[in-house]
Amino acid sequence: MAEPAKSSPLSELRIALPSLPLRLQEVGRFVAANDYDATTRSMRDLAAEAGADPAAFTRLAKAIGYSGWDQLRAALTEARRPSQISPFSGRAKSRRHGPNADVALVTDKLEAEGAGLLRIPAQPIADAARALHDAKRIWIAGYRSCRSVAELLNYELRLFRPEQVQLVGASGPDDLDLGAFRPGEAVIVIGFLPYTHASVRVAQAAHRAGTALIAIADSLSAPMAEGADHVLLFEAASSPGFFPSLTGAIAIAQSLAAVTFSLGGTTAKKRLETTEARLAAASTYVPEKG
Amino acid sequence: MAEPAKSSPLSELRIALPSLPLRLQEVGRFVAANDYDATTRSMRDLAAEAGADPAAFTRLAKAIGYSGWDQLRAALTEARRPSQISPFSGRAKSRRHGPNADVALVTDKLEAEGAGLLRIPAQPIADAARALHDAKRIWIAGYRSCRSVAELLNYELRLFRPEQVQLVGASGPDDLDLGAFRPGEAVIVIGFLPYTHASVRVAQAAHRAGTALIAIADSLSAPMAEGADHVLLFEAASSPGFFPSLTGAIAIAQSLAAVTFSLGGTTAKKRLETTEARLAAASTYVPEKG
DNA sequence: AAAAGCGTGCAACAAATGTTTCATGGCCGA
DNA sequence: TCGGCCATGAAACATTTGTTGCACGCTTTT
Repeated sequence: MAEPAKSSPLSELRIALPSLPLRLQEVGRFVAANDYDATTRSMRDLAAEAGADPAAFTRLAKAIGYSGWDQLRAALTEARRPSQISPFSGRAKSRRHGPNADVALVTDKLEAEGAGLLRIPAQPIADAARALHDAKRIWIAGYRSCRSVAELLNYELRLFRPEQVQLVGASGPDDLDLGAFRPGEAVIVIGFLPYTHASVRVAQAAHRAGTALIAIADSLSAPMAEGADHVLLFEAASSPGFFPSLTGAIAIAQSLAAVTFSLGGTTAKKRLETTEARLAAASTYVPEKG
Repeated sequence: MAEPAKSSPLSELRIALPSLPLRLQEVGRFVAANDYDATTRSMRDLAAEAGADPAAFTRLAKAIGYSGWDQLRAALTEARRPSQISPFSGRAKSRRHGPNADVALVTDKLEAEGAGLLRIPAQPIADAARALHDAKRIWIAGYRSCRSVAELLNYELRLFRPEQVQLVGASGPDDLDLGAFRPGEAVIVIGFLPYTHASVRVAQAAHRAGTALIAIADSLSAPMAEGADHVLLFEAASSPGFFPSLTGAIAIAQSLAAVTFSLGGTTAKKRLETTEARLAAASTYVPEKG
């Protein structure tokens, strides 16, 4: 007898299936087809939906080598558990050596980050942009490596809403700004693991002040996401390498700015044109060659 | 306050969290961080692992508007259920107008940028990283929206080469730094159309001083790419929207830092560990929950 | 200082869970 | 046809589940 692929409880089930009594086959097929429900709902519930006897589930479990349904379900649950590091299995890629190791690292990284961008939920960004659009004033906070994201967002938003956008801590200690938060304003906090105290303090102050709080973070359970009206998720750890990835955060920030601008309509457009004209007049830019 | 995203039970939880009693906050955080276990394991089990009273879970559920833990868990379970339709087909680019126009804009943008990343040539990045590795000192320059890229690069490189990396213009007028360029050093300039005078001046000064010049730009014919030893190209205009995209530049910057770090070997690793230890000692970060 | 309110842990409760036992009915070999 | 075997459903079982009432301790209020 060939050794069966014992990796997943589901394959054990599938392999043992044909040699089982008729009724147990039915139940087994049902479990295989509805394994999510199998892990979350009760035996009796499943029995009712499958049109079978509850006892059949216990018997099925024992028939394929488990001590009972509880144990089978536990195995299914573990098999289904979302991996904590990377959602996709491609990470197992063996470390390449040789002269091209560096190039391989780069391509892997870029590939992973490109894929990570596609997994960013879009709806929350659109919602958050509307909140920004409605805000009388916008504060932006980000520390350490997230500072770059904060500054980019600050820069782009100020292009068309110059008087209403401000970086937290730009003109003095953070605390001065924290006390200035008011209802009707919006506060954007950017951060990922490990979270800085400063960013959490900003989020808490924003929440207390009754502002619309937007968190750009790597996890729903990030401390600065607590109490946030909008949480925009990206994958900081999605790519190989040693530093958390900011590509997703930047992409979110730029999308946010783009949609907010779009919501601003002709007013925003006019402001942007004014700003650009001023920059050009100051000859900030190198003139394009005709 | 803006419309809270009430879609998922997790967001409801997050929003209500700050206004909850201390103990319930603990439990709520635990649930948010372990939502998979919350759907699969029993209340008492979770309580034991969270070090809390089982009753707290029931109370948490009631506090955020559910009739009991059972109902909250059911909601979490449904929210987690793998969607019957394919996960990414929702990313259809059909609607260009109407209520979903904003969402469409975001998805299009993310898609385009994700694709843009894959088109970034990897070899020049690896080469540039080697130049950085050999440099006695590294200068980084970026203006306007590129400032964020420059600062990120500065931040990450300083994590493992603190004394040798410096942002141009960080400690006074740019010109002081321009005069300090020396052979054997490396200068990174980031910029895209329209190009700022400042960045071009940095590039020229670097070239004159005989440093290794690395340009991160959107075109081979960018003025700061003239005379550059390494040109790292990305697509600034690849995505819809009104602002040039910085996602590619960020990805390049991070890859550059990663490879440079990798070239640094154990020395770089030790430095990074030292830096991280210092940051942790200064309690910059919020401690991870056990 | 006393009282009122609230948050919290403990313990008892009823309901629901997984399991086992038992009786039934069909199947095959003698 | 009979007798043993096994699959199957129903009911009874001990456990475990989610829930609730109660008492203790803390803070705030009068």
